[in-house]
Amino acid sequence: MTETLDANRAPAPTLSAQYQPGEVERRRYEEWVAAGRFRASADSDKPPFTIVIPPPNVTGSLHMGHAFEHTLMDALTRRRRMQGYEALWLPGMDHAGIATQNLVERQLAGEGLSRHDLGREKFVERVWRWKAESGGKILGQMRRLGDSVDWDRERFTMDEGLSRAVQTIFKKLYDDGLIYRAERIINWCPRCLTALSDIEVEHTDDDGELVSIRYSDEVVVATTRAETMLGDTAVAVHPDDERYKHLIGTLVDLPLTGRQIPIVGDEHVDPSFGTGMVKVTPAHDPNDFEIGQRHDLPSLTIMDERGVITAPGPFEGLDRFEARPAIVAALREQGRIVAEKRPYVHAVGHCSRCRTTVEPRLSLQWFVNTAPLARAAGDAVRDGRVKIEPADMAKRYFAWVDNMHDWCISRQLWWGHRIPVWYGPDGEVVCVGPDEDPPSGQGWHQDVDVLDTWFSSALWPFSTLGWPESTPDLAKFYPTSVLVTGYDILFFWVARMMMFGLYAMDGRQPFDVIALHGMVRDQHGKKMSKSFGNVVDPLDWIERYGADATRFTLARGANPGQDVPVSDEWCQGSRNFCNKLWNATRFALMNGAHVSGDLPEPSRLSTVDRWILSRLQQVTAEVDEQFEAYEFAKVCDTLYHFAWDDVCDWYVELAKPVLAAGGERAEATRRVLGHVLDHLLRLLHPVVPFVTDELWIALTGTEAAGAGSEGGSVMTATWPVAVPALRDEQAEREVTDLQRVVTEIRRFRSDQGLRPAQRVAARLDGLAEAGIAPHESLIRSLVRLDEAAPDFRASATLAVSGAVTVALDTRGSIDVAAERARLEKDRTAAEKEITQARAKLDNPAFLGKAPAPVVDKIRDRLAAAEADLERISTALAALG
RNA sequence: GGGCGCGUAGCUCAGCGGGAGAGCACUCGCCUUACAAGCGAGGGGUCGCAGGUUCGAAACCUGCCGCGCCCA
Repeated sequence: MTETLDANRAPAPTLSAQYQPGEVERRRYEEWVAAGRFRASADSDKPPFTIVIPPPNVTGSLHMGHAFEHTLMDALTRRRRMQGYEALWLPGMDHAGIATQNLVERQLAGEGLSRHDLGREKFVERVWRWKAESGGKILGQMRRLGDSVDWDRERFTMDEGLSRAVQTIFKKLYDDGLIYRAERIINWCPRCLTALSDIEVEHTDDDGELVSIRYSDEVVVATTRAETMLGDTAVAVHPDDERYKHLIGTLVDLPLTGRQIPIVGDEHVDPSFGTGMVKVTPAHDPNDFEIGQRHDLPSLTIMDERGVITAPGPFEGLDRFEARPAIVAALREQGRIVAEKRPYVHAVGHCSRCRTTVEPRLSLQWFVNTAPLARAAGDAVRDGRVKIEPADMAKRYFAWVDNMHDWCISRQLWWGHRIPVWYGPDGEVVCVGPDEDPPSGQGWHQDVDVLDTWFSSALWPFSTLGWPESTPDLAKFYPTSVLVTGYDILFFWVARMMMFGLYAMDGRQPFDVIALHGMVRDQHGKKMSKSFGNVVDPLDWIERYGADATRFTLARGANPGQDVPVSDEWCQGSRNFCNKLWNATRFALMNGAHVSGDLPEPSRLSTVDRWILSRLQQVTAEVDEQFEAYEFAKVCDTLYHFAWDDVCDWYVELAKPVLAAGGERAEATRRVLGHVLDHLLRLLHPVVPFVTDELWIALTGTEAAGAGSEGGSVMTATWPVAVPALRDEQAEREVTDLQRVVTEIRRFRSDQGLRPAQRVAARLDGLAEAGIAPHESLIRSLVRLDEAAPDFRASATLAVSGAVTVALDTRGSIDVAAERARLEKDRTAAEKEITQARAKLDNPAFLGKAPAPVVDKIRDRLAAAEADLERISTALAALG
């Protein structure tokens, strides 16, 4: 039975029959943190590897998208750490200006207060208090997932250092003329009462109405926003439009207002849309604003910041959505409505924070002139300094940076970085840097607005490392190695980090690689949404199946740039895989597998041992390549099949008789099994860190070394490197042949309905010719075949492959019909193969133009199929 | 309207010029001393449609149909 263990090795711990992740995960994570295993040091001589976390929102909690993204980042970081890099994964959060302010304002509303009751200072204090008490829930949830982030370096965009970074770059941009203040049409949220940038507006196709209004006998305009006609200051037609050319320069009475407005000619007008005449409302539409600029038209604001009509008259005081039908009704009364289309589906912009329909609004705001910055951001990718993975996503990136509009950065909020600009009594404007004193005295005041949250997020890759100070961290860890984020964020955040990173860091890019992933979806590829009820909570999965199973499920779906569907069933499958690893290790420990000392010389190993070692090298090399290419799904697939098929289904099964027999061969196998599991657990650790650590420690017996020391965790084990010398094609061929024989016999047994436990006498012929004669006893033990006794009488003969045939004595209980069906199926397959191969080989064009190796392969295939057909026919004939 | 992407087994997806694959689901047989969260065997696809290029197309090109995303 069990061989004696080495005297200096601790007795193998016993593992339960099923893996229970909950307790293990909590314990391991605490140990990792206590041992400081996530810490990175700027003093290290090791090469740096850096990832900054895409900062989650301080108000947020962990959703499946985070879990997915974090799994990928953690896998990259853990692997590099094992490879000997000084690996830093830096955590933190952003202050989410609008979301956080909304949240605290809602709290206040519950107390019957508004932020104005408190005043700015008290309100901001209150937000900080909220953050201290209930902000950042996600940080605790990241621990459950196993994120190996350096907690000592946690950053927040409103921290003192990061705020200093914000002020520094604002001043620099201002002094370089890249920040300016101007009156423009911006996206305005009448509920949040702030400006929004283009990317904070989400367009949806909504049901609206298209109303055609007769301004005069000759002038009819169509609009989806009738209420804005109160602010019309012109009607525009295309200057080449023969129908209306003669009207250009004339005036028309604007209904309901008593005003007269001019008709102008503008290239922007599409003559084929509607009547080819458009109303022009410069203060309430971005296109109209531009027309207004070109024709020097006045801009008439007819709504306040809440969307209430301010134009004097009967509609004053009405909300914009009440004003619309009221104005249409009034026009109809005058017989001016000539056509109406309802519903009229058109794109409507909504505030990404509160869904309120945004109102284009003319207002004085701060902007970043993005043209020069965006050009540099595009060039960094164009000239290869920054690589986008997968590469074809670069198209989307260029489409964005090459057509970027100026960025509205001021927000009418209190929570955020206040714009460092002071206005003087005589119209002075002074931008104040971080170490400068703001101007004081009568009449001076600071701009009341704050900056867009993305403004500070754009500095994240270097502000978190200490910029603008020149810190050791910055020297060691910038540029960061890889940015992992969703393709949906390419425009939002990535392009902005590129612009600011290149600008602030003297042209040095914020990251070398941008690795883009897709969106997590439900099992039918649908977007997860609360209203749809298909949201899966990662914490629920962690609770039920474990963090490793959750991570494996997500990583296994991570094809570069593709969306990831997930479902409960797939997570169960991952849980099962973890349990499989658990039980394989359990088996190994129960049978004395160990990892001490060197592997025996290949000459002292069995073919099967050399085979699994050879496969291990191949898998190691593949996994390495796949990791380098951010092919997480392939990494998982490769390791899943190696672990389950090669190691568990074949190697362990083949090892059982060897271990049972004992002796030198058994000891070699225990050593090989230990080695293979050791390396398999290392390779899997980046994706499933908990179970691999638990098992690796049990397998290697290094727990005694204690937390905090070298070793003691697979986290600090070295990353396996493929050893070409251990590749063994001969062993791989032999085991493949052996597997084919075993599978063929199992197929026969299954088709014949033979019980697994039932032993059958058999004669195996041709093993020597196939070069697998030494494995006869292994084959017999796997498929329960006894030696042929003197009274052996073959009742069936299997043609396996090549020279190998198996004669079985099923004691006359052969199911002839089943056997004939099986053989006929094989015959059909062989015939099809022969037909296909002959068709090619009979084609002179194929022989003439196809490369020689391809032709040879087809010839071999034909020969093999013909031999198979021969034996199958013989067997069929023997059946009678 | 402009741009990008996707249609391969029941579901979700790999494969992207030389034998149609995986996971799950399904069928049959098994509590075989690591694991029933398991083991063994099996069924299942004119690779969206139509042309073209090629000795050879699921893959490359063109058109069409259907779906999705981004931008206007």
